[in-house]
Amino acid sequence: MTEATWSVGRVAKRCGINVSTLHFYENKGLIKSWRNDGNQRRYKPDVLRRISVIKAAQKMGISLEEVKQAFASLPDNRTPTVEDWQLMSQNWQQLLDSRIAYMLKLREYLTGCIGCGCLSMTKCPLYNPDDTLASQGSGPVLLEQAEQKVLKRR
Amino acid sequence: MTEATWSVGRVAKRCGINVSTLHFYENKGLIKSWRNDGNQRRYKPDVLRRISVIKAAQKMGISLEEVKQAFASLPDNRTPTVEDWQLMSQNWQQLLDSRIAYMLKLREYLTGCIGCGCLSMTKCPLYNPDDTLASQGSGPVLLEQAEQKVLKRR
DNA sequence: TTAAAACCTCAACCAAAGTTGAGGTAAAGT
DNA sequence: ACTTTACCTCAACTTTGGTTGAGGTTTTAA
Repeated sequence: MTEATWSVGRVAKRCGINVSTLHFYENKGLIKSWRNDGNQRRYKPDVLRRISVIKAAQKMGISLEEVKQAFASLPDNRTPTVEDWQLMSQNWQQLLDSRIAYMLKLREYLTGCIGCGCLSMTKCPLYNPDDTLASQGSGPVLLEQAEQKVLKRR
Repeated sequence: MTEATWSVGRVAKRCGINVSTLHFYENKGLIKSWRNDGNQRRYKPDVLRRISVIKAAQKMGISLEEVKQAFASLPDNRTPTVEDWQLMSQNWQQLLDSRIAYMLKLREYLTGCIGCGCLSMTKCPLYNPDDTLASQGSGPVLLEQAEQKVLKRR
């Protein structure tokens, strides 16, 4: 059922992306192919997993550059095993956890602050019109600090 | 403490953004200013809240265009009240909830699929090398569908 | 065997969200 | 008064993640 080699068109269709995107990814060093006699790209089936991972990573807000770095930990000469992928994805699980935690924090702020009467509150992380904190670089910047704390690993 | 009018430089410093960003936002219609006698921008203090909201929105993955549309619901002729902001932020709370739910789903996939042995599973939404589902346009596309379901409001 | 579909390269283009720089004016500090 | 800092406009540039098109070759299907 699963064939040994794939053409660009088949991969593209299968993954729901454009052929041009495959060219683009190859150019960026995210996927690899070899050529047949007529100079057309051929892929090993594991390219499908790579693309799936790229797409999942993008949904987490991970850039292609970061994906590339993560891919660098995969073996070069052999098809990655389950363990290889597992190892690679562990960082991302943590990142995702942080992202989720951050979103929850943001939700709290959104519920409690944007629509609240806190225009006079000095502690509101979304809006603090009192200049006493601003001089220390606080004000709306607090949220940024929270993000940096949470996403430090990146 | 809170002054009645603000200059670009003060707003920028206070919000931790560049002056050029303020110009940019004004150009996009996200904030407004008037000019003094020397053609310099002056802001009402509520510009701070606007910028805070823009920044919070961006952290949720909301584009400036979408922020602009949301701002369109705010009153034009008077400074927005607490209720105005509350109303505006309600949609975003739902969006954020969806985003969080989606992230949790993604985490589940990440834990269960990327690093699993599911290369032969037909139900894996991240990677399904068996062509039976692919012919129906499923495979890695499933994740997209999940996203669309979850984010339909956008 | 011939037409259509798929593929190739390379360069140019797109959108979002800004940033940078040039050339000049206004305001503030000493 | 003068010098530094802040401000102005406008155009061009940057990055990310691709897409589009021109001009030409290869594969596939009838």
